[in-house]
Amino acid sequence: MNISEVGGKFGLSQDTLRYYERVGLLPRVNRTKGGVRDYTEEDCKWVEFIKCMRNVGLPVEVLIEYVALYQLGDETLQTRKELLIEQRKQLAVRLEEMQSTLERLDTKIDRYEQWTYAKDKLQRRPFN
Amino acid sequence: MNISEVGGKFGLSQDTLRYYERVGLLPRVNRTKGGVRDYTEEDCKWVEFIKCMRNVGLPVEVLIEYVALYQLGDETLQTRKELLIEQRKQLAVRLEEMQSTLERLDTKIDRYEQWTYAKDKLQRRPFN
DNA sequence: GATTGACTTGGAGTTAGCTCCAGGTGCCAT
DNA sequence: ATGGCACCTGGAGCTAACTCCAAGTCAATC
Repeated sequence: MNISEVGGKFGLSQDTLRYYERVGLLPRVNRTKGGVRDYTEEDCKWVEFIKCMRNVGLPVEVLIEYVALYQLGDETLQTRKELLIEQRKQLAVRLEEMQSTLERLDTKIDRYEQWTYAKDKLQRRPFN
Repeated sequence: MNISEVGGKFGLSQDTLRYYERVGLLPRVNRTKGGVRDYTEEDCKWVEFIKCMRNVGLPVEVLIEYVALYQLGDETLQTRKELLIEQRKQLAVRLEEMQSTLERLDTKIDRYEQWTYAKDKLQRRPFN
């Protein structure tokens, strides 16, 4: 698979894929004799994984470290696990924040619903 | 309340508060005769609201628009409501992404748990 | 064998969102 | 009234994460 196919498949630009590889966010992809990237199945799995993690905000820096550890082999299993646990923890925190903010927005929207509904009745306009 | 008190209360730097006000992310705060910001209760509510929304990733640009609409008065109730609904929608999407990614991480961590557990038994190391 | 188009690289540029700084002012305590 | 401190403003600088660009190469087609 070449870079445009992979980009198309995962919704990433070629520039982004090259950038990811350059900074070590993806393990180095093999080239054809001509120097063109030739993504294997495993490369694609990495791309998908990285995309997924970036999507929910894991920092590039952290993912670079994860990839680097991976490339060091089994010695780093424990460290990688801890890294993932830490990121999972932070993700859970953000998730909860988002959940409660979502509810807050719902409440707020509800109030808007009422105000716009009773708009012509000269309702007092509370905060926001 | 002055800027350092508000900053302390909500965990925002003075620079950030000034920046927020400068770009219109907060309604203009009144000054004392000396020119020093004097936050009212309502100002504080705005600060808290904005902080909360920024925390879950609503773009500054969008919040600026919301504040601007608010300042235009009741004419914009409908528009503001729609803005909130749109942001709520996007938040819900991200929330779901995060939820499934969290589960994915849990699965992955589980597998790490097993590998590190059975590490000395020369287990094969699968992808990641 | 010349042209075309997709790829390559290294490096510069961009965007969002702050964060820092210099130079200035007001207020309070000495 | 003078020193020190917290505040002010406008503007420059910074970080993360891309995104764009120029100049070059290769492979396939005319």
